[in-house]
Amino acid sequence: MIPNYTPTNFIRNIIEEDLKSNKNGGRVHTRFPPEPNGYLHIGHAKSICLNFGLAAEYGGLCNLRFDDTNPSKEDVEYVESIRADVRWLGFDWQDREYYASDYFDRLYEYAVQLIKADKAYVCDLSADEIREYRGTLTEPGKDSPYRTRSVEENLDLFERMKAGEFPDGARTLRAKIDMASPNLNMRDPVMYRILPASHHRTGDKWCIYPTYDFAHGQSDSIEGITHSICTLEFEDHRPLYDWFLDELNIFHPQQIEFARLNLTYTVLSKRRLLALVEEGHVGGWDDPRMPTLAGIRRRGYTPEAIRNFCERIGVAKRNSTVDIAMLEHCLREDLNKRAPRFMAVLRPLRVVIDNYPENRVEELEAVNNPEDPGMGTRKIPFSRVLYIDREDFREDPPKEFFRLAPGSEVRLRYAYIIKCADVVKDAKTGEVSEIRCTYDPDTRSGSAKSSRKVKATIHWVSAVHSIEAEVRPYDHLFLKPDPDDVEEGADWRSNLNPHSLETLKSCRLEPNLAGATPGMRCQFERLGYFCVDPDTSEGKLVFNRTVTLRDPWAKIEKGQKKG
RNA sequence: UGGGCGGUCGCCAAGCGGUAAGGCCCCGGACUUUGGAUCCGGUAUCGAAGGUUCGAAUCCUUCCCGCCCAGCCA
Repeated sequence: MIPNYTPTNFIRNIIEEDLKSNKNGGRVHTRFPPEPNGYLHIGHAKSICLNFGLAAEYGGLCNLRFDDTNPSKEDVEYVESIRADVRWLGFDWQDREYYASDYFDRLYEYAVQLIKADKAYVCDLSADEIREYRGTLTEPGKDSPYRTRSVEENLDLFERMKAGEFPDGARTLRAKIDMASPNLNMRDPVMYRILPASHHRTGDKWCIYPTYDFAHGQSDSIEGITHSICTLEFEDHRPLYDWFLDELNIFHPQQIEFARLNLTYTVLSKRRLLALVEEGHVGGWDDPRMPTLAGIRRRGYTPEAIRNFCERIGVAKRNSTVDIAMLEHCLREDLNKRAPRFMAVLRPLRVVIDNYPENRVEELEAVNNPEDPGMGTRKIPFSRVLYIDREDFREDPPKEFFRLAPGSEVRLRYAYIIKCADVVKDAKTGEVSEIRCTYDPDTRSGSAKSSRKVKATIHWVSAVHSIEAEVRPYDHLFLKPDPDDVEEGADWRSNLNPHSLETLKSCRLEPNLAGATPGMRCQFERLGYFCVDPDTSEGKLVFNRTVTLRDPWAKIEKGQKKG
């Protein structure tokens, strides 16, 4: 159940009006059109949810179409990851998996059609010359000297471009529109370029490839897309797409632009994500710190949380940056209801209960998920020697610190109330190495006399029964909400968080976690949500921290430190 | 200085002439064997200035600010 947080958005309004006026015979057909030149990220998820979501909502269809018009940058590795990611998010394009390259023959025919109508011409200008002739934002461009070639000559040259008679970049096919247009996209844009590259689908069949601008609108048209939803930067291109569609006189989809997603504490551009991977700032596209769907998935995010997030952030035309806290909130909300709870100690501190019998072991009952009684209970062993988290003990407790400190009492979750009697320190380092406590036998959880209250409850694990694990408590990839907020001369890389990856090797988990397999998600009580990483192997458990729990104490302490 | 698009609470975002939804964050408080969860309560006059109107965030005018466009990338 996804609550309807945003009752509407401007795209839904448009579609509803179109439906009312029976614009496309009541049909709603969208598409998600990625270029297979990188991994999908959370920003793409917004587009995927929008396109597939709208189609589902209005009883329509959504295609998956790869915009593969530039073989020099594309690769099958990417098409496979994209397929997997869309599927993982929970969407199904059935048999409608298309490729712009499926339409290369048709696009070629369209180009010939425009040449015949004297609306396109073969231009011999070099890339540099084209730029010079284009003019500037404030000055009109100049006509190419090749603009007036005859239809016959254009037909012949275009044919020969296709036949591979000319070297890379020697000529282009251009639309004959208006070199003085205030919209630079209308200044005789390139439709075809010579690119002697082997294509991941069409192999060496072609040595000329259509530009995105010449392929996209027509691809939508061919597929009968009614609502062609894209991001803001293509607004200026719409007049061009309209021009092609009108000159070709083919089905005219309606393009609607929305603002792409930006998130605090991360970067979301393909260029930068590629740089993070290639420069080794992260372990790969699926590094759990990456905002890629592959990374987020490995981190432990659920598709439900992401879909819900995409619904809540809404869709509009205003450039905006969503607080990552919103994403984290959606995740916690989902996991709170579903994740089984366990106890885990990340930074172990030995605790000995002096008045607890040496060899005694009790099996204590614990609730698997207080939000869902149906998830049942489990047994946890309790004994004389335990581990608690170092965070939960302070020799010199600050104000408001309710946990363990010399002379103070806390409840051990599902067990007894204990009192700290003594602190043992390492002779050399002076570091606290062990805590000696006493327990109150009358306070066992669930027992009749257990109603005594203490300020805090902490988690623990029985030393001899616990199992070891490695835990990676990830933090944001960047130090600042806006990675571009840098000193003069520095770039976004200078804001990378050096502590985004931490590895804790000697964590202790309750024994019920033995045998956990990669992908398993759970909550470590009081700490956060975690999931088993694929790095896990026989005898070596590895957990990723997906997100922490909300932590008021951390805020209080931070406030105290500031003064 | 050309063209396109935007500017409603700290962050997202509804609203389309009838007197500012919701979510996140934040701050109180209740409850609590997770300082979790849950539950209550609190926080904007709509970029600015004029104008039209009984009435404007919504219409008009002018101005200010931000983003995008000069790839044979998408």
